[in-house]
Amino acid sequence: MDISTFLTYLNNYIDLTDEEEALLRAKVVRRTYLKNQYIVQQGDVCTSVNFIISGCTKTFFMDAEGQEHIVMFSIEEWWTSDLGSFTSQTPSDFNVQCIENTQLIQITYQNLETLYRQIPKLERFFRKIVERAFVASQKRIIRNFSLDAKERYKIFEHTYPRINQRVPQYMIASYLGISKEFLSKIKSQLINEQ
Amino acid sequence: MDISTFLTYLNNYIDLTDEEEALLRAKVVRRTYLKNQYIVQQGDVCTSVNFIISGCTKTFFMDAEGQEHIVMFSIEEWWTSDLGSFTSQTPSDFNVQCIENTQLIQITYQNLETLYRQIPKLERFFRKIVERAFVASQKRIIRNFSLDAKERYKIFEHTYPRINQRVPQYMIASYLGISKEFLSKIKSQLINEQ
DNA sequence: GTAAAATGTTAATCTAGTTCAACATCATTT
DNA sequence: AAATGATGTTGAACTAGATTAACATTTTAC
Repeated sequence: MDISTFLTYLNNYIDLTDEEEALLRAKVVRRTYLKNQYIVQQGDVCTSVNFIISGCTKTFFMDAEGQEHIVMFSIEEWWTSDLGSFTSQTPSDFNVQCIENTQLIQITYQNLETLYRQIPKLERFFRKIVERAFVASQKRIIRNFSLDAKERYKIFEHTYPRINQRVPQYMIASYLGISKEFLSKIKSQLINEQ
Repeated sequence: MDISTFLTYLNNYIDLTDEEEALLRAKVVRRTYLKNQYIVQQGDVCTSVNFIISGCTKTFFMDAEGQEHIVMFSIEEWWTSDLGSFTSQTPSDFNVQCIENTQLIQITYQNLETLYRQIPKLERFFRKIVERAFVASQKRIIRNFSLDAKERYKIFEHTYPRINQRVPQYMIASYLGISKEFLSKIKSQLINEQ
């Protein structure tokens, strides 16, 4: 449950020499947040990218009417951040809040820039990670336009069973872009259908 | 109107030596597509990333009912591709079709992999390009959830005036996720409001 | 310059999903 | 074990936007 977990994960994607591992160890920190704590708050500059060792977070946006809109959930072995805020070091549009006690590996903006210079293959690594995230985001847009709420829920349930089990239903409704009452109705329909 | 346009654009982001420019020239090709031609077809593997020198494309998905859903428009100085298909060299989910006669710079998968090795700072360049695209995609998800169709149209009009002028209204409706009839109604409301 | 095709408009009817309100269940704290 | 807060359910009334269909306008091709 320490930085080794993170290095093991990284070594699945890029081969790190011992020196490179040492450089990384020097520039990343492990941090624990409690349930409900914020990693990033809307309006603040997002200072780090965060790799989740254990726990679960939600990334959401609070609209003008005070309504919460969940953009993504993140669990073990995934990255979370407000990337727009982080990359341009400007105030963030999103909040990232822990839904469970959460252990992270954090890399600050300055440290990541240094690491990119010291270990250029990290550029390649993050290029691939962001490509994957972008592709998932595009597919989500399409699903939101071409499928009704029940289909979207069925896909969510099937694609992210681990999230579906851990996260309260009203948050899943927000992620799907529907009201909690309507998700409740969908779930009871799905039960009656079988 | 040739590869120089592309190299000038690239030099805004990363400094290329003469040798690097020569490597690039050797691995990219310029190609012209006519209006209505497809650069990528749903089901085919997307073989290249495409930088638009002139023209306009739409990226869309054809659903089970034969309905077209536009994910993005691309114009001069932007990239277009089915990134999911390209990066994993698997069949694409999307079509990319020219809305106007379009001149592109194309880089094939193999050539881009070679170029990444020859010019590692290209990794950095594409990391940044994809980061930007991902951030825009996330913001779009939020807008689709938190704003009604009229607000979304107003933002579109304001953010992409050059696209709004060039592209038929029924395609903009598809991009916004609404019917063409409803967009027509929205536009007449906006005219009456002033 | 005319026909055909593509694009845009208007209005009536319909529906997926919202909102509100009241209640039910579950979890946590004392 | 009672009380409080968080989560989930149900139903009635409502609305943003879809669908259909008929017509209007603009563009393209011959």
